[in-house]
Amino acid sequence: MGNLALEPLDRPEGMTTHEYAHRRLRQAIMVGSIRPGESLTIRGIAEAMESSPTPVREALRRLSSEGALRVLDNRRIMVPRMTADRFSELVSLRAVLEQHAARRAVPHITERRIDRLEEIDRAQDEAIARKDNATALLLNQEFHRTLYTANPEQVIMPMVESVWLQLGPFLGIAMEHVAQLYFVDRHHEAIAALRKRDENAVAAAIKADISEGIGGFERAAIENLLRLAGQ
Amino acid sequence: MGNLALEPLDRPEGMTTHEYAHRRLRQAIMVGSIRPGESLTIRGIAEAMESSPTPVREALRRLSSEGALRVLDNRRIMVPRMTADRFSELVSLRAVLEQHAARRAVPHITERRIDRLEEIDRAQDEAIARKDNATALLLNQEFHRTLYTANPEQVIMPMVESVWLQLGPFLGIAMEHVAQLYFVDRHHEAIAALRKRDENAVAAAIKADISEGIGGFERAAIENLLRLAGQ
DNA sequence: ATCCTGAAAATGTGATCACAAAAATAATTA
DNA sequence: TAATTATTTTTGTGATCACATTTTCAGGAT
Repeated sequence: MGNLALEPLDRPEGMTTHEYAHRRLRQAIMVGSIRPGESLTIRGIAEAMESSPTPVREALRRLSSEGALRVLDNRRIMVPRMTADRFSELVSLRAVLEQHAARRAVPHITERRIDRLEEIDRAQDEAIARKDNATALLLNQEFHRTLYTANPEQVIMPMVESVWLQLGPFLGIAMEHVAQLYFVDRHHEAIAALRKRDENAVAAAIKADISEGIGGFERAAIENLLRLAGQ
Repeated sequence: MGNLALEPLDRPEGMTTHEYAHRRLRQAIMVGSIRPGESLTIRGIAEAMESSPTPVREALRRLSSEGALRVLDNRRIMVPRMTADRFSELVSLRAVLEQHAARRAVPHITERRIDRLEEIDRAQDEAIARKDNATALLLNQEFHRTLYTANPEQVIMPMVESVWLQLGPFLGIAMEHVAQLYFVDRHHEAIAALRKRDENAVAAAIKADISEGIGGFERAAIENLLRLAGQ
């Protein structure tokens, strides 16, 4: 198991070991630094982060419940392989889920939060300008998360994150084989709609952002990319 | 922790202990036989099913990732309390999610599977007729699951099940305080639409089934029910 | 060379133990 | 009697160990 993939992370005081392991693995998967098909061993991870099998196993179980990992019949654990079909399924689900999340957020949004969204968007534009894909990706996620969590009753966010998590490994592949991820940015449109509290317009902007962004990959391009990556 | 709530379950050969614990707890929560707010202890559960803390902890972690359980700051684990707001959020999410799942299933549906759906629906009608709420509930879930899993690429089903799981405890309360759960049955309508491969009609039937079924509870009724149950 | 076979190493699983934190109970004080 | 403190019990957590299964690999047979 590549130790490079598992970069150490800040560990706030009081955080349990299994929680730390979960966050670290999650992050690695989310940004696509673990190869799909690569199988993870409990002991390997435990050693890599200087702990023991017990908490690592708990972290892996959680991640498999979140769809980030798959448990094989051999009981071996791996990052699921991406297919064109699965990709299409994930993207369409993402669109539906996030449109809904956006709609339900609108009644709770404050001007204060919209300002914060603008700020995040500016930072993302800067990251894109200096071709810092990883940061741009993270800021894009933060934009969406900041919007949806305006709704205080959170049942959707974990599912949205689950979809992101499942899409992560593909992004890793894409970043490797495509020189520059091109970001579509319908965020300005979303912000304008938010200022007017126009649910339909917000939902439309989010839908466009997704379907022209990650959803913009043509099926043929996906298959090509996956073939190149040896999936 | 009430041992009554944890009825023994079939344990197929080769099933691991943590998997068995997960299924058993999941089932108990799904049908609402564990009180919201009731806190679960690892050792208590381990003793109740004659195993040890390790696998039980793994099961609990999975269930908390599935939204079925909540981990408090004390690290105590409990079934989350229901509120009117959360309920509304869950029901609207359920409608969106399942409409989408139904749409994506239509292209893959076979006559054979539609026959099976009819059969399940008949069985459910019988269960309703003899006022067997628990069985009717389970058969209703099986109807929906059988429809959605026509799509071979399954990324939505775990999320649908997560919503069911989160609604489960409320159903337990409802069954206790309402003499008879009244089931709305738009299944015939869905089946007819499926025969015609009419995606929009299928989605409409599912939406109606949900919003007139569990979604039919008025907000005032919910609040009343929750107050009665001491939530 | 290719396929089989058996030994060795690696791996997942679950029980047990020690430790620290939290909760419950008993004892003490105002 | 009520509030506070001290003690005991309960509980979550994580490391370690033993066992069974799987994987890996070396050596031999066809």
